[in-house]
Amino acid sequence: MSSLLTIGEFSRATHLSVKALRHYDDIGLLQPAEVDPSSGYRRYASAQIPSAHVIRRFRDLDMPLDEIRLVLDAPDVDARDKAIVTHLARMESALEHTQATVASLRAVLNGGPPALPVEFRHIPATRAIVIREVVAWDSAEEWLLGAFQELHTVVDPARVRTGPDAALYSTEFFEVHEGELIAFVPISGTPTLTGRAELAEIPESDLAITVHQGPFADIDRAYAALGTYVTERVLGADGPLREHYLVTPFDTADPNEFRTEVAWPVHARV
Amino acid sequence: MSSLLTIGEFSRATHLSVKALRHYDDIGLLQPAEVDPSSGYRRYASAQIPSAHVIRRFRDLDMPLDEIRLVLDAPDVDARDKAIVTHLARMESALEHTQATVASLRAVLNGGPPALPVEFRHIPATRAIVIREVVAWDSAEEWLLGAFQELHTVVDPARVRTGPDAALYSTEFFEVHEGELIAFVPISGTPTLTGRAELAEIPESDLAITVHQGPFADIDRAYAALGTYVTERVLGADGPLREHYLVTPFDTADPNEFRTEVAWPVHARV
DNA sequence: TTGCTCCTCACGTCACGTGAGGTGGC
DNA sequence: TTGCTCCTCACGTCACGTGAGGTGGC
Repeated sequence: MSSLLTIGEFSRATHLSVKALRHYDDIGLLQPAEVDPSSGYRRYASAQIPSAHVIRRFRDLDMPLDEIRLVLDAPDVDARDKAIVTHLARMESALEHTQATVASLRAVLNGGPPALPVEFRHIPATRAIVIREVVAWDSAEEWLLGAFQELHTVVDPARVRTGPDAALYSTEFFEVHEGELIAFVPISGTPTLTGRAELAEIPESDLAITVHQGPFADIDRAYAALGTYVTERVLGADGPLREHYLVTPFDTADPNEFRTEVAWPVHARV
Repeated sequence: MSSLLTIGEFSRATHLSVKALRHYDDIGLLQPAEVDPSSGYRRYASAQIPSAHVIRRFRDLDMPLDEIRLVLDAPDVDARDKAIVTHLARMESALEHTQATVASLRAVLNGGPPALPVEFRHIPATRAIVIREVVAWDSAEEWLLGAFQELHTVVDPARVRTGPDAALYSTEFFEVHEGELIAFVPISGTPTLTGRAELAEIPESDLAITVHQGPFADIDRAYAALGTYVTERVLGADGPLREHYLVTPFDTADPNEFRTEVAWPVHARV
């Protein structure tokens, strides 16, 4: 009996607020060893302090409670460590992302970059092998990498490539941050298809095009230039946006070397 | 007229979702250049794209919208840059904090640390100069540093110190993460007071005490040891918790060298 | 016995996302 | 004219925080 702590004592021993402890009880993440049935008073065992500490550390790292639950419920040490390592890896990439954003922010502030030149181009219908899927905004970069890796295993041995890797982005993808992406490689001939790859014809299109040089985090500059161009000089048309990957992570490890054409559909000039 | 974009086009040009754009309109952060009075259709000017980009970059860095508003509304470049630099500094310290947490997490996982030894001690009433204030959890470390700096300017020239820097933490501080802190330095004699410093007597107290070695981020281990000890061996008593700062940032730049006594009030042993 | 600790609702916060149900424009 | 784009509510999400109003325990 004296080995149980009140919620206040447990709060002091764990540095978790009383409100947070009640919340963790409500959602079943950390339930008191005993609850007085008449008063509802919560009593915690001192043996629960380590679990509380694990929760606190991970919350400090912004791990969602549902994931913390997985760590605490892990059937063995291996499973637990795997969950933790996964989270640490995600944190590291978030860190890299933060650093990249800070860098691009500094660039924006040190005098906005010069406007990108925009050209008009008609692209005829193109035979291609494609992988298409509905993809969420945050996972797009990873999804594209996987898709191109898969397409390369089909295209490259058959030597049928007629242009760089490219992708179509549904307008929905930008507007609700989830929508269809089509990764494609233009080809001639008819290679043997495997996996998710399909044969398709990319429809002809009139496009306003600009070239973005540098990491993908900065590509919104290209979209800005196209949006401005389209609205001020020509008429925007319906249809997916398009990116052509001229220099990619498959070619160089330095993001500053990446070159991407960004294309916005417009009405043909008469 | 043709230089205005629909919300969908603006979304594609800025990579902000339509829902987010409507939200920014609702709260007055980024309002369309024009709204059709009959249909309610929003029309954005291409000149608004740079502002949208600034919003997106900062949201990527988790800057709250209210702060972004300050950046956008800054009366001149200097004020704007100051707001940005402030945020970057905060992000850097958040980064350090993350790295520290990851480190301590790894320590916890590499076999939990050995239990800390706890001793019982009676401390008599102590004359001290104090600074007291209601402080929020997140600003406690900074507040204490400032308070001790101020106390030192009173205590050290007068050569009246009789013990290390110390602090009392109200139970409220732990339970609702905001409460009274009292920073104090035990003294003899009567120095001349300045600023926030007052003379006070710290009441006598029976305490369970343990020593924490290392950065403050890990101090919850000491609280855990005390909480366990108190609940399993003696009776906890009311009253503030207490920390004695034996080796501090004033003494060394290496957090691993910090030594802190943590004290939990208990009933006197009979 | 006082007053401190604990309790349970119910609602608020932040930055949007998720539908429902309906209208406008090419 | 179809259907795509846009509109406005109203409510949900996540991890608690903020009271209100009341009870229990030493």
